[in-house]
Amino acid sequence: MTGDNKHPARKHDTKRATSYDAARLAGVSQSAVSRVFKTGASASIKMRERVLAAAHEIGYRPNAIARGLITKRSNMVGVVISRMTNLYYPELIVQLTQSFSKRGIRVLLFTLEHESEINIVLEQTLQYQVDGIVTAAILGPAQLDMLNAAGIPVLLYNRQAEHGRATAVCCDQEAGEAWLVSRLIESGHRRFAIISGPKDSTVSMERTSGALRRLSELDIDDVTVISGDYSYESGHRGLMEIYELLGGLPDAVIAANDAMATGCIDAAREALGAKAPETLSVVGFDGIGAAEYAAYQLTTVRQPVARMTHATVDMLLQRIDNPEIGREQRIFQGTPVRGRSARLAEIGDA
Amino acid sequence: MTGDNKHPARKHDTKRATSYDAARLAGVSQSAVSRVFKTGASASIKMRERVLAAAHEIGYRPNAIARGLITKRSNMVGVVISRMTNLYYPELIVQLTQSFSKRGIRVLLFTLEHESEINIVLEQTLQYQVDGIVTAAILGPAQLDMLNAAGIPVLLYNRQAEHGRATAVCCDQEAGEAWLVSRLIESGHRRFAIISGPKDSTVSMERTSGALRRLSELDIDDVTVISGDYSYESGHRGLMEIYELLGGLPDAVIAANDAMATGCIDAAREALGAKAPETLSVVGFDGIGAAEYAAYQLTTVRQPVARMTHATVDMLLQRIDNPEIGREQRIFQGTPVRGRSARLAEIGDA
DNA sequence: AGACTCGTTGCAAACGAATGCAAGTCTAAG
DNA sequence: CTTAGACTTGCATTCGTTTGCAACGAGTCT
Repeated sequence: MTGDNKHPARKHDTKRATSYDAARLAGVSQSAVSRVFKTGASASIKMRERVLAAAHEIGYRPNAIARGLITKRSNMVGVVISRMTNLYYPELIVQLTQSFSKRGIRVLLFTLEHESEINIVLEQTLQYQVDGIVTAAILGPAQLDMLNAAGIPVLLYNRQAEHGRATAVCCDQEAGEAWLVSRLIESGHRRFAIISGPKDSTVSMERTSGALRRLSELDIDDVTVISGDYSYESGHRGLMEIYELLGGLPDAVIAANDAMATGCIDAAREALGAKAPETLSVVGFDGIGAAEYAAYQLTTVRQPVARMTHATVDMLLQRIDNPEIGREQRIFQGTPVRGRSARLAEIGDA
Repeated sequence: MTGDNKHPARKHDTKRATSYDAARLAGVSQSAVSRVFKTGASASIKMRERVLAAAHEIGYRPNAIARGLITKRSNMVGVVISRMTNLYYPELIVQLTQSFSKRGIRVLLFTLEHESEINIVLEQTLQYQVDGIVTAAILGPAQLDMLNAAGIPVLLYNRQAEHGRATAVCCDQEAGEAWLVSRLIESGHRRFAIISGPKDSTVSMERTSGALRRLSELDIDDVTVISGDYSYESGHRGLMEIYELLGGLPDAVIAANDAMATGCIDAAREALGAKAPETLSVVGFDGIGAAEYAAYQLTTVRQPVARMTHATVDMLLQRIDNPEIGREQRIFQGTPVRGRSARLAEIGDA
């Protein structure tokens, strides 16, 4: 812009203070400074004070990048999230960031606009020398192999790799759906429709197949299944579609997540003049905040996000410290939420 | 654990491939490898191919950390978000991450559980040599000075520093509230109540004072103001509190954000048997997804998040490339959303 | 007093890549 | 055939830390 600048990408004119600067000012060696800033290293009180004073005076701050280079530990983990339409991820991100933060780990966040970006994103993540990766995106065997070859621990969140080929933390989608179905059946519902999530979502597949299996066990095999995309709007559209297909409403709609369930309830109320739970029972999954709004009070299964993120952080850190550790899957049971969007009998709760 | 391991924090046994490894295999110098991976550097096609092949064979990936050390550019920005109760931030995070990503910048995410953590978090951010910081947290003059001294560009999101002491991107909260108030008044509302956000939120302060100012201009000075915390529940509680204070319902409730507005609507419906907009008008602010749910259809002002994040990324990157550039504030006008939660006359729309 | 700890401190060699400089290669013009 | 010019390429230095090694000094025990 200015034109007369020979170095277009000019650095800050005030060079950042280094450990050498601090050392010179304190009259000690550079390694001494390093040791003062490393907890547990040997340094006399006197020196520590002198160095700290000098550091403060010139605004010295240890350079985590340089440290990472030599220690081969960046203290950063990559968090890769795929589709954000699912209202449930934001909460996850926040909780993860805070949990990692408490353990002294920083989070490098990546979001996928399209699933196809996964390879590029993974590549970038690795270039940044993250110590580990937690991902709630769809990872194929190819990606798993690549990460494995790179020797970097991965934790799959709500994704299972076939044959337990990876470490994972999941919510038991199938059991959750089974609970919902069981309650609905024992409360007299017979005609069911399912609004599943996107076809490429493993979570959606598990939920749908979990529901179908339980329905089948209870001798109900004629179920309408249509697919949405996890969004409120698609839940809305979904119910309309079901209504057309069936020429009327089913007894109950099982939505693959809460957002679609709310859309579904609103569609019933607005477009079809039906109310949940009186005319139609609607159940969701996830237990997002909006599910509790008085206007919905969803019957759903809440994922134990706090416990799951805690486990995620624990397991990943464990594997970072000890890469040789074997694989492990931790499956959490969701919490049934009775709610008021489905007509449930008073009996059994578990 | 194993006990016989002399180096407890053992590194990956498979050392990561370096540019030297790739160079040796390709029979070229290390600098050649470096040049191949730097776009725009001179390298013959033949060498490029050889190097790329070698790199692929041994799984070499440029080390972004090492690169950052020498170039003094980490290509990372820190994103600091304070309270996440505000349902509007998750969307922001995702959009920011994606915008930065498109410009080749990675996002290091920090979330504040308590405002008091800000100094520690800032310190950490700086240690990681981020090229810039965007923050939607509360920054005092002290923090601003410190970041300034460190020579790192900062962009305030929806926060203004006094005397324009920082670069910022904001939504015009006051103008938005003024629009809402004007519409309400011209539609016959006279008795108002306000549910503000947390007392330490500048956004809430601006919104509340914006509404009060406009009300005052229109000769309404007797307004009940109570404060919530941006959450759905606090909106619910807020309305109850107002009801008690007033011994009845006002004509309109102005909530400082959409989440509280929805809580408010539900409280009216559930606890007080009042409906919006028939018995009570309720307006919010932000334009979050849930605001459009059929059960609410909030009258609100939508923040132009996409344009704002775009501006955020642009301005920050600009300042990173040219630190000498002067300060700038960009104020965006929100989009009025007529909705159906307030009883508005048919007239004027702008 | 001598031998032996043990906690401090400095020296110097990494870590993995970028880059100015100079030498080398190739092409094309004279 | 010579030579200027434009590309390529390698050498060696640099970025800001950490850390093994060795030297040093002050106690402590005999």
